[in-house]
Amino acid sequence: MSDSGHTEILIDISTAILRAQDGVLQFRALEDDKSQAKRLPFGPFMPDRHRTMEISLRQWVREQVGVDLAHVEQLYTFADQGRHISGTSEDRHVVSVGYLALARGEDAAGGTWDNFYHYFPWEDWRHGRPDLLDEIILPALDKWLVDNQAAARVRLAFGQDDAEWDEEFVLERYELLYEAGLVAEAARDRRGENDALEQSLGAPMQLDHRRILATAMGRLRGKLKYRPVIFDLMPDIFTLRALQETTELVIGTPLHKQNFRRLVEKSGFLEATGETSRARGRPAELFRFRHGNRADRPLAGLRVSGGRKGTRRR
Amino acid sequence: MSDSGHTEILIDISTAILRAQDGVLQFRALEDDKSQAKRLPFGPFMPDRHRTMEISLRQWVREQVGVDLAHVEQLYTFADQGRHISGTSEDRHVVSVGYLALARGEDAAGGTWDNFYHYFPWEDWRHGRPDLLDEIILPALDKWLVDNQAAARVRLAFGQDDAEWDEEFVLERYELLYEAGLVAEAARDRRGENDALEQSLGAPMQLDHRRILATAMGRLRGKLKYRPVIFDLMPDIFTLRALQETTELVIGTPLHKQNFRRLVEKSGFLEATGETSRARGRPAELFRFRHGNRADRPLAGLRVSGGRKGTRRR
DNA sequence: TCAATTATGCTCATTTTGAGTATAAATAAG
DNA sequence: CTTATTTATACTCAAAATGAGCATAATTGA
Repeated sequence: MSDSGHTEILIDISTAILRAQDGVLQFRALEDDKSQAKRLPFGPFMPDRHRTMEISLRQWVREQVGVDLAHVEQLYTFADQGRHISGTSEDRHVVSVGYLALARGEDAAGGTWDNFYHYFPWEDWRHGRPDLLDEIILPALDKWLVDNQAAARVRLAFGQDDAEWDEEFVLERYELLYEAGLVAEAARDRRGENDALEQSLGAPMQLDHRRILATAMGRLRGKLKYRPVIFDLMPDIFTLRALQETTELVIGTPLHKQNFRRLVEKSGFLEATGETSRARGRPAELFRFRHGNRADRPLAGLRVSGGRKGTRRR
Repeated sequence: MSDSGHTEILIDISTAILRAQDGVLQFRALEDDKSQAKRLPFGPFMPDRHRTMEISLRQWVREQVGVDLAHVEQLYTFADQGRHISGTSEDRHVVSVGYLALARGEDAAGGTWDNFYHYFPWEDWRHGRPDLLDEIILPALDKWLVDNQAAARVRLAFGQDDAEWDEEFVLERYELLYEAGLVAEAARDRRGENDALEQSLGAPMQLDHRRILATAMGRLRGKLKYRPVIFDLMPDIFTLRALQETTELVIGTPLHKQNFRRLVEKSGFLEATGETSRARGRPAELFRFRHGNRADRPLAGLRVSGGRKGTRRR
């Protein structure tokens, strides 16, 4: 059963490397001469050379990208025909394993880092609901709606009617926009029909890399709520304000400052350094992440939320 | 970069197929003549024949296992050398993609179904904390503890000191037992040293299949809390009691009946059929899952919990 | 008819959460 | 050197969610 019907396959590892830098959520992007669209960094998995994929990944990221990674997490193995593979190889099948990796802003110098929200503008609610949604996306989706099933998916993913916007549904939203032909990748994949896109939403990427990015963000936004991964985007020492800004950067919505403080202090993940930071107003206490090694409390994680009645204040 | 260093690889799909039947949480197990240890059902991924892995999976599960799957979810791609691959192939590298699949008790006839908790007895807290933990596991782990790091991992995974038992840490616990040489697979993998295991915890499986199973359960226990996957283990029509029992089966802890009812009713996932079931006591109302298709409320999911002060009553 | 059994309804104290108001400690401007 | 501005932190309060339990209803089996 096992050795019979096998087809030989190549494995690529594609990684969404995220960092928070100067109030911008960035990911590492590679330029490709052939195409103006960018792509995620990737490397081959060589089982002869590396014992595990994660080791393999960390090594070539260090070598080729020059970044030391904090949290690394496998996302998904994409093996779909057509959509993912196109353009990479002809006779052989390439399967790509997607990874999410977090880097601290500091140590990640040089190279091209792109703004995540430039590729997913509808995901940024930090300054209120994006106009893009009501002006372009929802009308276009409404015109597209093929059946009831699709209508329900749109309602859920985009939080219409009584459903709420769930910031974790990044992939679901991207998939819908793809299916509705509203992102450039869709037109590219089914060449011929519907060539000229009236309006392409967000910057396109090569292959299915924007999908991997969407998967990564959905996963990260979800994980934030129950594991302390946010600290892997922070420097060693930081203020609560900085922590909050990074969290908002990731989940894409504003948070209530006092409640965030309460939440995060109660969680027991923080350790005061005794120092304070000097900036504009009153100096803020500096904290450090209390590492799980000697953590004496459960890994409960941050639970963040949008607000009881859609307020938008700080 | 991409086409240079590649190594050719075979891909297997191994699947933990779970169902709840007669108050037992079961998974599909295959017997292998050579070894007395069982394994998970698996099939090759053939990119020429199937467009996606999930399609491939569903098809061979239907053909070979005779089960129609409800929820299917990719878990992890295991590519580690040594531990996972051993025994399957010599010259070629085999990567196995693990999947979690849920089947409804009804339609899954025939075949071998094994009790999950037979393989993970320490995970079953439905009738209180298992004695096994304090009598065997924790003392053995204590003796093993190699460093502080390991001590912290044990404390967290097994909920010692002020940490609480987190039912989601199934994989973490299994990994620790493996590293401490307390499961038969550990002795098998590093042949020679430590041959005779004083006491093997739970039934062993072939290759790394018990690890895949642990990954599957951890994922399922986690997912339960924010997505309505539990209904994929239920028949079309069921009582609240049945729903609660299945939930307890999965998370491995008892739940407060009245509060469970309140939670589940508030969630909006249920639709009363108007019928009632007749059994021993007062007849129970029969419900049906209100499918997401026309769902008008957000997918909030069931949030279950153990209890404020470790009570154990019903 | 009563005991046992299960389902369901309801209460109540506690905790968590959303949303503020109030106060403190700094810098920049006049 | 006093005041406005800015940011941090403390505290309050109402609403909602949660853990625990008591009370009652509707069955079957003795």
